[in-house]
Amino acid sequence: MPELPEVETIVRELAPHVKGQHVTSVRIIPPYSNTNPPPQELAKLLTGRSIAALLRRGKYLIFKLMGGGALVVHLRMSGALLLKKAGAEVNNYTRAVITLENGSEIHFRDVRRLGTMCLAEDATVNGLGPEPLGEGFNPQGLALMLKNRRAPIKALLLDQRTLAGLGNMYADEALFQASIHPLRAGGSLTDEEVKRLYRAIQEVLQRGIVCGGASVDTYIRPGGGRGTAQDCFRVAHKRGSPCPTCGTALEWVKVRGRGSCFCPRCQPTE
DNA sequence: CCCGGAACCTGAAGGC
DNA sequence: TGCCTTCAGGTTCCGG
Repeated sequence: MPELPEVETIVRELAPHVKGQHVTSVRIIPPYSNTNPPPQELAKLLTGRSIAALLRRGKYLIFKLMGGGALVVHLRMSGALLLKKAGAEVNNYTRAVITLENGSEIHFRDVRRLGTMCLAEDATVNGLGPEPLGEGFNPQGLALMLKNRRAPIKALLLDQRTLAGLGNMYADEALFQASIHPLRAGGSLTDEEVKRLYRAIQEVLQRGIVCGGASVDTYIRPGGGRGTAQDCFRVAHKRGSPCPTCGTALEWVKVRGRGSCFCPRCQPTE
């Protein structure tokens, strides 16, 4: 699933090919319609515009347009952006094709059709917490977000208002690295634990970016390459495997509807 | 405001 | 072989 490292990888790989490019045509393929404005209108409004820059905010991709406005894309669970040559074939899961004047096409592929494409007045996304790798994120701020919260720490980490970009895989990895049980109440973390968690979040995300993201399920890089972050995962998607630290079998619990893997010995509930 | 569960959506995998 | 259920998870909506 595309989380911050996957989206960052897409932005870095795609940006040089789209920056400054004119959009010559936009094709949105039914039954995909998860757009705002509706597909035909979006296609019409985007055609003829030029892309000033490609940016990331949390898990959102932002195609900033010259003259104002932006195309904001969220890949949700199964979305991918692929860089293709003009005239490249589409498949059953291609939802949109954006053709550029340099002969490239951006193919938006999304098996589950939950991804979104929106034209916005400006390039900011509202309601998101700080960037985990940005200046605005520090241990004090994280502590403040967790203070007096009774919800499980895992649920708070997945809430994009707390922090923008963490998803299920990297949240599990960060909690393991910080030796914190996913069901611990957010407000119960000590200052020391919050500091450990802060460092762990940054490290797992940086590692993920270096690896080009994690190619589990449908994630694939724009050029067709795979990410390798899954090879570095210590607990994510590893239910039943031995803990890399102590060898205890990793356990699995559902937190807010999300499967969470953890080591019962290294991540005690108290 | 805070919290948890359902819904959205499709394909893979497992049970019978 | 084939039907049915469960699982996967980012975000939004809704109810307590």
